[in-house]
Amino acid sequence: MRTSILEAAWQLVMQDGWQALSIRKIAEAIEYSVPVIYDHFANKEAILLELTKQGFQKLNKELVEAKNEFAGPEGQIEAMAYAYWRFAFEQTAYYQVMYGLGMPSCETVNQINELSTFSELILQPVRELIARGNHPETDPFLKLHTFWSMLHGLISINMMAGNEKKEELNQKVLQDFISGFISGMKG
Amino acid sequence: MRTSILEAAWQLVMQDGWQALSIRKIAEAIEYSVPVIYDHFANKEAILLELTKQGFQKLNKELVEAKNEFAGPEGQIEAMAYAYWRFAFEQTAYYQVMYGLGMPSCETVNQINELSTFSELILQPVRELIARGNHPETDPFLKLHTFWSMLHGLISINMMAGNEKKEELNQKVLQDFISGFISGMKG
DNA sequence: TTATATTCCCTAACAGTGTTAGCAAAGTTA
DNA sequence: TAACTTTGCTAACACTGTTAGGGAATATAA
Repeated sequence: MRTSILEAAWQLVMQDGWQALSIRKIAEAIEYSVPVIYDHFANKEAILLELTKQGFQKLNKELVEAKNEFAGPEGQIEAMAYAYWRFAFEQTAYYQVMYGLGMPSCETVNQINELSTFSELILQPVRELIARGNHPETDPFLKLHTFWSMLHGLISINMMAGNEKKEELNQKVLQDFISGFISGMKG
Repeated sequence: MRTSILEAAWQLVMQDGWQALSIRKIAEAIEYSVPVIYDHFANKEAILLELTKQGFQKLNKELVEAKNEFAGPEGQIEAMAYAYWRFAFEQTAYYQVMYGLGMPSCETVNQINELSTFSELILQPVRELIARGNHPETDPFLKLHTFWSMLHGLISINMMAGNEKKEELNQKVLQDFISGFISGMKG
């Protein structure tokens, strides 16, 4: 039941976007009455929270796979950046709910993203790169945060309405940033 | 009338956030009935659009002032970055509606932000810096976009729920990024 | 001055939202 | 058979954005 609610919700989101998602539509889709939904989820936000968790799991999977394709820190960082970018645009709905874009924000939802999976995965190659470079005193958290912010900013701006045509530019910006980021840590 | 509607709307937003803004509350605040609002604005989005425009005007003013305090491109870029950052956190409500954070997104609203004022202001010092540096073939649009994305990403992430304590870190990241950005263009 | 417009503003409703109280039927246990 | 638990429903509450239609006051025209 829980899963069929989540599946119905997800299908509705894929069809018409987050704005169109409502408890009544979910109820109709699973062919139950509205209060049944509330037997399995405290409220609408709890449903979004669950989908958000799914999103983070999927993103994490993509990042791990991308990382595992390379042995060295440069390759790993680059691959993860592209994987992150790809996830945002291939799984836009997930990215939106994960980062509160394009829908009423859910405070509890946003509390998850605490760097969470992302930081663990990327911190290690960043550390390695810094250690090998000419400025080993560099703060890896600082660099990690820069990396994540840049990625998220680029994606957010690219996702905004009216920016569809700039994807080309943004891809170049991404390339430029990644190479600059990596060479910047080497010193 | 138009202005008093906007003022009432703004006051409501400042009090209880974007989520709490409703046509009925605006009507109550200006002591008129609901349809009067629709004599002056096509719909709720039109009101948000107007407030968004106000936000961009204010931001632009801040950026111009910051820029005018310095003569050289380094100082100008740095000052504008800090002004942008300050605006986002001192005028959070404006920043949120301007960039569709923390509220139902309004597609028409987001179409404004096309870099708009920002690009004009920052492109010139970026060009100057590149021309003076060791890589004059560098694309200034690329750098401008990197700059803006980074700023926006940092701000977005900092604004997310649960990240209040990381402001310190993010300030450091901002400093680190600005200096890296400027020295990166010099070559 | 009277008749016609125009302007201004309201009540009431429509269609939708999240959420919940309370009830009825069905199944389970004693 | 009687009591209890589970399951699901109808109907409502309190909101949301939006609009149709009317009533009263004012301004214009005859």
